[in-house]
Amino acid sequence: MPTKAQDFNEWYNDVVERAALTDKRYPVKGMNVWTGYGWSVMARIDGLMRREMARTGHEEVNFPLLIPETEFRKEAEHIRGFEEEVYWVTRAGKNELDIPMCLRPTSETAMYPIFALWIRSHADLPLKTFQIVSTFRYDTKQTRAFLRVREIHFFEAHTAHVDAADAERQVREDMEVMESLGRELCVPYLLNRRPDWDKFPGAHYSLAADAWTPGLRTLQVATIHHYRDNFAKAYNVTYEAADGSRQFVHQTTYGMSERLLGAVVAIHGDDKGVALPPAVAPVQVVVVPIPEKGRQSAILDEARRLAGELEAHVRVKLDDRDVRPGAKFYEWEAKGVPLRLELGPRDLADGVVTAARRDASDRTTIPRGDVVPQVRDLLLRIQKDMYARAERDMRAHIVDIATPEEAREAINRFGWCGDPECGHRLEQDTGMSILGTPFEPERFDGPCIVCGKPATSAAYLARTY
RNA sequence: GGGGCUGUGGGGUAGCUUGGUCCAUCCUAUGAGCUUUGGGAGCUCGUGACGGCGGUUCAAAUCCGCCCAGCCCCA
Repeated sequence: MPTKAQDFNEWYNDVVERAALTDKRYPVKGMNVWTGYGWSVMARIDGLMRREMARTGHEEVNFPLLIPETEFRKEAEHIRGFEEEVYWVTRAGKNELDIPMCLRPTSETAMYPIFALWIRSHADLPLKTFQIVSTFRYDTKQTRAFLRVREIHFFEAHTAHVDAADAERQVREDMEVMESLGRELCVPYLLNRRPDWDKFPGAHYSLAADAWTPGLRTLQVATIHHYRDNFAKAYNVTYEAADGSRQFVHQTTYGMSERLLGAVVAIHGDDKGVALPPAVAPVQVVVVPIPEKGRQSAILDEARRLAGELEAHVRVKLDDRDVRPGAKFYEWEAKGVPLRLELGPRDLADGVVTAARRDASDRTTIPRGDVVPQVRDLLLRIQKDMYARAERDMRAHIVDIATPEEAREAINRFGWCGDPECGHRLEQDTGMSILGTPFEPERFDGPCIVCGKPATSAAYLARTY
């Protein structure tokens, strides 16, 4: 089996399979089976999103999968952006459909005609909704579990506001939510404003969270779009203002997917397998008894007590299978369980348990009577340390470049005059993509890397997934 | 859209060129039992595959055709 350093791509495929996060044998390209374990991790991630949406006053909704072609075609730019990758349903039974329907590649065109009915006055605003559903995109590139799929497990928040400024406030709120999710998933990222040629089809502007992966590419893990009234005009989403006038709403969306899980795997996995942050690990602590001839039941009983004590505080699992301890160690490491507690004759004699962190290689002992608080503390530390290490790694891969020739497999920071011509030229010459300009403005003293005129901003360039 | 390649137990593979020595090799997985347990134990007995359909032939995993599925390259 290839190591992460030797061949990241092979390693990634192998590791998601060994951890049993997915079953790739489903015979349709880009559509894999969620296994019980993989789904339980994803469900935890979804759970974090639901918690954040509740906190910020969003309502969960669920719109139909099929969108009539007539609705889909109303926003011209949007169509152009997705035309090449939508699936069409054109027949039902033996009959051709009068109006073909597409499988949603995203749900703007399904939702907004209904938003037009829901929203009548300024009192109905802001409207803040989200849904977590499958979306479909006929991606033509090489597919890859969680990172590039054709059936996407998609979180999409859709909001409507009285004006651009209120929509802008929503964007800020989404950024806060993203910050909190990034911490819990231990996925640091750069927040970039995409160049105009790369914004979401139909958007006024697009922000993206770009994470750094050991595949030496960045991975877009979330997008936040400000639509202004572009879609409102196409779908006639209006409200009656306080002064009696009729106004178009301003809208935003916020999208994320199982790519977040892919990012966790890519960033934190190692040659032993995946490593899950405590916040999303279905099993946070696994208790492995180490039996001894003649004392099997005494040791197992004590392990049971230990797991029982922890149950009220953390997600704990007692592994009492009749398998040798070493085999269990390997298995739970592959699955990414953050903390392992071993309980054997030696521990019993010393009144301790042995703790092994997934994200480190050393073992420590914990006094038996102090287990609950120390385990909780350890999980918190693992959470923090995993984030910190990932962030250090990302920062270490940000490099300033002064000429296109210097661009390498990293996050290249450069000066840009902002002219699309220069941008396209740079992408062409390097074969990389411009991620855009940092949302929090970063000064860059120096000339544009292409034309030599004064740079108006720092920008980022990298290979992307 | 054009071109190329691949398909063998749950996973990974040998065999295919030159048909027979293959009721198909090895690793892994998996069931039962004994035994063992502080880093993937061992032993015994089991389980499990030639993508599908048709053709050539005395004989097909192997050759041919079509279909299905997957991969790669080009536009």
